[in-house]
Amino acid sequence: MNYQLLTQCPIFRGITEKEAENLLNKIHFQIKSYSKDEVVVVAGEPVLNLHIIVSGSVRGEMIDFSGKTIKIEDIEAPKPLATAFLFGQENKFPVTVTANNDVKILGMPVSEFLKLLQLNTRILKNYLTSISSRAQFLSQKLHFLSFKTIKGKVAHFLLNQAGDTFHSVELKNTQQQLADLFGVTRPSLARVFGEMQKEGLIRITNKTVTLLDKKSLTELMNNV
Amino acid sequence: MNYQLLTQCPIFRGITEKEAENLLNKIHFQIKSYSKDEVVVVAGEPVLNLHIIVSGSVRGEMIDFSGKTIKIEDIEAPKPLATAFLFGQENKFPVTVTANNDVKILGMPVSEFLKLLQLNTRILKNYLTSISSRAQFLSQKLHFLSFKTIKGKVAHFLLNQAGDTFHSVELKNTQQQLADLFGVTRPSLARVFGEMQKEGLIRITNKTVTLLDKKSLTELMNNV
DNA sequence: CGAAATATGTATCAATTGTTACAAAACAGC
DNA sequence: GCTGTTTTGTAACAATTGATACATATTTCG
Repeated sequence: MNYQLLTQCPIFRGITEKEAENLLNKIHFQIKSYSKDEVVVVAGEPVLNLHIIVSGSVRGEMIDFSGKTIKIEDIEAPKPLATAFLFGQENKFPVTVTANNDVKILGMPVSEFLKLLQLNTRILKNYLTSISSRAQFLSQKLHFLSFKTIKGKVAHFLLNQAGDTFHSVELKNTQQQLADLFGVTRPSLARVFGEMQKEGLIRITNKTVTLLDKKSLTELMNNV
Repeated sequence: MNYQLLTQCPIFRGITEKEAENLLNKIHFQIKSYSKDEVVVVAGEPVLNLHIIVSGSVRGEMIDFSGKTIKIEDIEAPKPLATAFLFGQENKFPVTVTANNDVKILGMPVSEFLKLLQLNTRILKNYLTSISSRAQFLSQKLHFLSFKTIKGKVAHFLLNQAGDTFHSVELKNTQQQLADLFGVTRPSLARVFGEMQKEGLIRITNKTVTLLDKKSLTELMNNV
């Protein structure tokens, strides 16, 4: 068992290797191996164990009604799986998880994990921080989606990136990536960039966006 | 101190009055009183305490750039406040909280609350369930918003309400309320209802919606 | 440097939704 | 049952965005 890697897992952050070893000696768990493309869990299955990927990587996929699989995200070692679904009213896996390559996964029953949380304050704090951050992330994403127009989204994005002090933003993504982030098509985003430039709100030179009129930009955001 | 009321708080669910009293004797906390329209916390303030409303009710409000306040939600006794922001990377209040009437609020430092979580498995479970459920709620809401067209949203909503077994849904909200839920205007929703009826997907009689073609409805959902 | 690949700007047209307005229907209270 | 209020159905038009296509920049890499 590689305790060194485990301490890099968000849940064990700040725990020394020795501590981790001591703690895990008091707790029941098992390590399972999966080979490439083997299914780890099926969507809808109840979440009875905390899963932590010890080595390799997996992908989460949803299967829609027509049978098409849609990749949701990749998760790599040493990250935990579906931490937000260990507890809660509907503790079923939201996605089907499949091994990307040869994978080792630590499985720990919920009851054992609860013991662990009560044994060690640091781990408790880590876990609480982890699911709270997730809730905050989702909340922010929801807020972001509440902007109806593309201009509103762009304004919000740019103002967020720039913060209070700066007046220009260095884009680190292509327009296509931004468009995906905003949930719009690439030409639509380009059009909006063009319009905002014509209106004197921003100036785009290569990958740098200069915010010329922060006031008007904030007003754009409020037009829900 | 009314321990009976406290046991009705989600965090203390399943705890007897005596247990609650015993536990709280080991923990530091204070009860503060606020009068009507008094500000309890200001948005942006760090969340250092767990707040539980012991009596009365409060409202959460956001202040937008133009200075307008927008009511987000009402919270009544004996519910906790901003549980998802006690931990996490950005533990600041997302909203300004104001008393709706005379209010008593229990405040418990995070460090004391952590102790409480480690003292009692039931409370730990309750709290984990609470924030996990919130994350799940947000996740579902996000999924709901991912349907681009109004038809998709309506199809999802109706199929969800009906479940696997039923073929008709009793609407308990007005079109206006549904439209707000979907984030669209009322006439647009009415138009979509009309179109779906013309297409033979549903039949609307008063407040009852009969699903005539579940298959086509599920297909509508997949047109993201 | 030069060619191929990738990214961006732009145009046209279709589809969807919002806006506004008004009539018909359903409902509530007397 | 009648009247005023709320809810629902519908229409015409505007605004926004998506789809598609193609030209032009820009980057990458040999």
